[in-house]
Amino acid sequence: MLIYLPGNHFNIFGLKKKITLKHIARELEVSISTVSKALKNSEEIGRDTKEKVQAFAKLYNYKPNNIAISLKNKRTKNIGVVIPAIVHYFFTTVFRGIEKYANAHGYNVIVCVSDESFDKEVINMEMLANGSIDGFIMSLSAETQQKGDFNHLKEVTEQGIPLVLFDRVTEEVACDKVIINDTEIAYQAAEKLIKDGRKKIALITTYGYFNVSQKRAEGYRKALIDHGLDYTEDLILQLPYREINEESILDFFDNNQIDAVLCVNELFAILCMKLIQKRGFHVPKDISFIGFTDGILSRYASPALTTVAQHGDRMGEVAAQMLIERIESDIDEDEETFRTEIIGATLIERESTCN
Amino acid sequence: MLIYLPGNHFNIFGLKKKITLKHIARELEVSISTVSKALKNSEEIGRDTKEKVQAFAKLYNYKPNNIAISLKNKRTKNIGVVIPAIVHYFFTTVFRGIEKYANAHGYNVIVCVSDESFDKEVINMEMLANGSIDGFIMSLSAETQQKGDFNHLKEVTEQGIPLVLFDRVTEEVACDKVIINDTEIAYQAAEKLIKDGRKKIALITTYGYFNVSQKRAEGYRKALIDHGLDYTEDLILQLPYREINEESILDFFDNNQIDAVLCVNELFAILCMKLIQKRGFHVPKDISFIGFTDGILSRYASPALTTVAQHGDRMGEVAAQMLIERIESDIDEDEETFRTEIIGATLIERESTCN
DNA sequence: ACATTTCACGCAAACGGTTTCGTGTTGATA
DNA sequence: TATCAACACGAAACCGTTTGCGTGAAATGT
Repeated sequence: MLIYLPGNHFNIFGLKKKITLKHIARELEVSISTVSKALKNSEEIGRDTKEKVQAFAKLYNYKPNNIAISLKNKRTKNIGVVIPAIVHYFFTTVFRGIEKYANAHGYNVIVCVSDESFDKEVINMEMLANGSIDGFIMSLSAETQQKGDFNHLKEVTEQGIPLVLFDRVTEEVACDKVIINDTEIAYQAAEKLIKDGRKKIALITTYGYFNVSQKRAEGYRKALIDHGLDYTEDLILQLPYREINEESILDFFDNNQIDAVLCVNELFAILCMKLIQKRGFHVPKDISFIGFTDGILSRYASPALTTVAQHGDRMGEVAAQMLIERIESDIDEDEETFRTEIIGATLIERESTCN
Repeated sequence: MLIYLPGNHFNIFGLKKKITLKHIARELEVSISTVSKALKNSEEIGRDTKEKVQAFAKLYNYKPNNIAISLKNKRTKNIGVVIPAIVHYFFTTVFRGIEKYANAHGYNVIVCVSDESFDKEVINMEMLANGSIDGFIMSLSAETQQKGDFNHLKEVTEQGIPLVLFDRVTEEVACDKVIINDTEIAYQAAEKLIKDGRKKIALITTYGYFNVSQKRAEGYRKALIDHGLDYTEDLILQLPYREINEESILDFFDNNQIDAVLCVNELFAILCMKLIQKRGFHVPKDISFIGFTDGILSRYASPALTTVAQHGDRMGEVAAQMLIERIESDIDEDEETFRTEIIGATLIERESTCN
């Protein structure tokens, strides 16, 4: 039996265990509901009782149990974030944006990393969908995009759990989305290279069917064609995510007289730039580079990389805002009025292109 | 009234809402407890009933509600991670390790970013401590370290919530810890520079009282002294976290004939290396560099940076393992048998030092 | 002095599970 | 045929809160 005396609510283990309404009620010889109401300053409860209860609660640092409240309200105040990777500049900035907005609005964030795997994505979502979260923010794993299987997303939305997709999205799922204007910004980036007088502009992209890569490729293609340059598959190099064969890159550069490169991420750009420089070429004089993702690598590379800033922070904030609005809009499902928010990407010019 | 017919458990909103034990019980005209037991394959329940219940549950994709289970068992299967920053290579690798281990053991991870702020750290911990998580893994914010106020940590441990500190730890809190052998590895790094014949070895470190920086400085100092080199404050440059004044760095190099640099992080190293190279010096011929944190910058810099790998992944895994063991060891608090696990850091030699 | 408010509080259900214990029915046994 | 164990299931408590409603006592009105 615990005895609650001021300054002494250590139990036999020397622990100040969390106190519950029941404890307060027992100690003050009132009912649990009285305590609950007193703490909420209900008009139903008398002055004296309220003061007594509040003082006691304060003394013992009473804090309501989140889990119990979640069960009662069917609101966890948690949002689930499922992303393909965490050790990745773009995703961490998006996450930072999400966390910032969510926290400011009383929500916590549970992160699961799909590791680009379809199965992990499914498992993680199923775990979280059983009451742990009020909504999802996610970006599709590579495997999911390749597979084209979005049933796990559909199930979640059919259950009435709000979902916001960002960056790597799909049209097959009806939900809110946040993306950047990939095609346009890729067009602008390519156009900048063209205006700098470059004639053989390569595109270095990923393997597989990444939504964003495709859109960027489309912008690149359109820019070349619009400006009367030859668009040929020879100018496009696809690289795997891991275990990049440097030889193949050098071969690619050797076989085409490339004078500018647009890469769909910063890693490819930095890597190629380094190889090319070792080969004796000068950046940007001989070859200029533009990448995507204004990450830490872009800023500190030599030369600093001209790049497309995707504004991940902003993206995360917008995604969180859309999700939380959905969650809190009690008006039963604004039936099919899903929005797609477009974050304007911007080209940041640095040393890897001519001013 | 919902009617449960195969292939039709959509409600009036067109939503396949999650089904509960109560629904199954009502539909099958048995009690809730029977359903619960049947789904657990209890011996108490007859064959027919079990089959009937299980089939129904499968058909309607019944999954128990995590929140209800958490309330019952007083176990959330969530762990709280509080870190100073997320857009930061080292912390993301640690996080990856935590997430990997936790997920493999059925735990989810709630992340809160303290943003190097004491107040945010406190608020985040208080939010999570009210039942949302079973334990904490954290690394102290800069402000907390400066302030030296660890009451929020002590309160948590006094409540019986397990806590594991990593990297930025403090001796003032009794809990499990995971750190690297900072002093020794800094000693080894400095020693390597000395053995390469360097005479004027600088230390570039942070302002303020970072536990790890101090320990690294200590290793550096000891190496110099042990090898008969002059140890002088002139050789130490302290930089702020943000808004680094490049002039002051160049002044520092100009005023001392430095031929090697040990930096307490990779950013400082990359930055200084870049400045020095612009100044016309050759790395590593004129000046060699060693950094801490084997991040993406180190690998892709020119020249690639020799650096101390802190093995964040491993650190995260170990921290998660220690925490989960604590959580699941029902044996009431192995009173004061806290461990401090040391992850062996390793020096990775690359191009910024002579082979 | 009696009827009616008002006040201050407690009861109990609910959220969605788990689990202990009790009980009616059945079949076997003496 | 009376006894009893085995079987199959239900009732209820519990985790910690919230909240609608009921109720005894005091305060008010007539």
